[in-house]
Amino acid sequence: MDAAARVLAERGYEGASTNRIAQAAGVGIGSLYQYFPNKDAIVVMVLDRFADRLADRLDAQIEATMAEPWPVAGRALLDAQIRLLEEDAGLLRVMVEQAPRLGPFDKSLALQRRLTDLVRVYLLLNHEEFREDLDVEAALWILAEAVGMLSIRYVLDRPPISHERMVDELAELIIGYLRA
Amino acid sequence: MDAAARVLAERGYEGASTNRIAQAAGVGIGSLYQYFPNKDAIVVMVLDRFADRLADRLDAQIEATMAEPWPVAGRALLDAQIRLLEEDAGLLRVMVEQAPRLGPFDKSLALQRRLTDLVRVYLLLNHEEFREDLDVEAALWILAEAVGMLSIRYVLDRPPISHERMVDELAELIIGYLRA
Amino acid sequence: MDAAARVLAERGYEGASTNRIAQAAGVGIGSLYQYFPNKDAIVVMVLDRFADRLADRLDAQIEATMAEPWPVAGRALLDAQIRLLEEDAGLLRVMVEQAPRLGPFDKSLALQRRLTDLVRVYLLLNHEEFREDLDVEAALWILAEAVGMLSIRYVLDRPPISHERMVDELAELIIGYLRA
Amino acid sequence: MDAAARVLAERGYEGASTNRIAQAAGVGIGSLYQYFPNKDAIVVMVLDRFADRLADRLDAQIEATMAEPWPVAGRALLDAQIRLLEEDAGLLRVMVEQAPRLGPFDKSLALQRRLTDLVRVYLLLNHEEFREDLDVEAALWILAEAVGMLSIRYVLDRPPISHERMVDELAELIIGYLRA
DNA sequence: GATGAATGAGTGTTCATTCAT
DNA sequence: CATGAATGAACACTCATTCAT
Repeated sequence: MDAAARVLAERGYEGASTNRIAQAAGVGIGSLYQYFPNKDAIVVMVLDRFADRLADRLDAQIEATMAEPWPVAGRALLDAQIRLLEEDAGLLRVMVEQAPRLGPFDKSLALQRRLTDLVRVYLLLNHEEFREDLDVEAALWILAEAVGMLSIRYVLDRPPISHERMVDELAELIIGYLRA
Repeated sequence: MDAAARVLAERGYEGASTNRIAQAAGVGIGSLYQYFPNKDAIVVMVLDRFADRLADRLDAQIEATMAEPWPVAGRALLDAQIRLLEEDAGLLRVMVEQAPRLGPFDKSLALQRRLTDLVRVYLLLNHEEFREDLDVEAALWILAEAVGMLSIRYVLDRPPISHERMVDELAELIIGYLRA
Repeated sequence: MDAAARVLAERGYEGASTNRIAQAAGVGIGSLYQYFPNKDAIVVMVLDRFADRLADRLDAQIEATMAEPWPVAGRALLDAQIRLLEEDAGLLRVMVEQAPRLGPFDKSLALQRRLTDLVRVYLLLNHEEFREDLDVEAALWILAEAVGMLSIRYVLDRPPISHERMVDELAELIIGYLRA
Repeated sequence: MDAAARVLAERGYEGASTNRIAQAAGVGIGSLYQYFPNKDAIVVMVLDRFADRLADRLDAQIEATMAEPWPVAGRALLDAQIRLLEEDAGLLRVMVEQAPRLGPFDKSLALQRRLTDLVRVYLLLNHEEFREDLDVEAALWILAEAVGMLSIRYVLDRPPISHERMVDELAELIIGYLRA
């Protein structure tokens, strides 16, 4: 699995031939097929594991900051999210760019859904602070996509923006969008 | 080129074999290689042309609405952008999901740069309306990415949000983000 | 062996992978190779055992009918032969259609030889009833092959001929061929 | 095609790998797939061609001997059939032993059907010469299988019987079976 | 003696690319 | 300039066989 993740991160879906993965893992090609029915199953499992790890660590972050006031907690979460994504940009790229062919990822969706639910609760609890005409579902979709994609593009494209600034801007984007 | 665009839109990068493109174009496979050094060059050119067409038509829209006050012009541009993307979702998907392997797209960047420049001018001309601490370059990157990716995801993923509402939300996102 | 016979009868030579046979037998694949040098040895042994069982049961039939007059005994033997073949058409098919690659079968030949000898004795004892010019060895080969192949094809191809009729026709074929 | 026939005759279905066929043909493996969709298509076409050639030449023989009286014509046909089979025993073996996996052969059936029809006509025209109780369809199946399989086994197994004797015995078998 | 994870040569097949015509 | 037959490296995958435990 580690070898597969490594090859996948370095060479992308197409470049990651089963033989190359086996070689990187230091095992025979046949051994791969003792544990996975086919190549896609390997890729899916690698990406699932990647998504799981992200989710687990983000969960930890959420729990650790739940007690804090919303602005602090939110900022901490954004900070953690970007930091986590930065840890394995190679896999992130594969996930974002070649995952579509493997069908939508339950795991990655689960992560997004968890965060979305969190924000939904926040919106409902504090609705007096926000625009009255807010279409909650639409706003949630917009925010999830915007924050998710921006974090990812930030990590993959490395624009000349510092990490702290990026967190601030994302926070600004969210708050500016929601408030009246 | 038209044939290549058609095949690419319908079958994606992998499904678009050079033979299939040649057949769709009604020419011999050999002729393809008289004009393109390899398959990727074909794909790049198709996507470049696609980006150019988008840019041209958005340019027209810009010129047509330059006279209008900013809020109206901006909304019209967002509306036009989404509408244009919707016209060829197939190519758009190829561009977004499989193009990255082909290196960053000069042309698609050019489009983004044009819009970015436009907004930069707007920001400088009206800086008194916005946050004082605004880091213009960071803000432009954020906005370009956010608006671009959101428009694209909206077209490709078809979330349950009406076209008009989407335009409104994007406008809200931009304005909320920029204003003090 | 039973497991191998079962798998072989159900899935043919190619479908009977060594792992499948081991699994059907409820033993490890390694154990197979403690007792057989390779896959073909397993197949040969299964088919040998199959041929042996056929021979044994046909022997019993021979003994049981030796006392009867020739026409009755012969017909009983033909009847028994077809009935025995019908009992395991799966293995029979493997034997006839994929065995040849495994070299001629000593065992299956032994069966044929036993029957041939029986008929040879019959011919010698009753030579006055038959064609004078009969080349005994040629006739025996012809009869053994014809009766054997016809019985097998009858079982495997199921032509629209009743069992009793089939026995009658075979008897007719033999008698018509031998008599003056 | 010739190369494929050669390899097939020499090494059987499994031994005839596509690469081996391509090499024997002196062409790249890719070229094979310009003309055949897959391996089985190659094998089927080789065997079809083989069956066609047999049929054509047997047809010629039929026409050439139609004028002769039945006994002479029949004997000539048997002689021709064995002689033709002898010309390519390798392919014949493949056809007989591995054809089943490729589905029944239309072509080989067509040949058998043609001969069967011929004999059916003969039986109807001369029914007074034969057993009264003859079940024509059963008899035809028996004769077709017996004569076909015996000819094939004769060619493949080379029993110690001369060619002329074999023809005589087959004729005897047929006549003895049919006559009253 | 039993095990089954490990093996890798081999399979059928694809497709971007070339080059003689 | 157009052609398309020819190419072969590369791919995903299988399975009979081995051998350390």
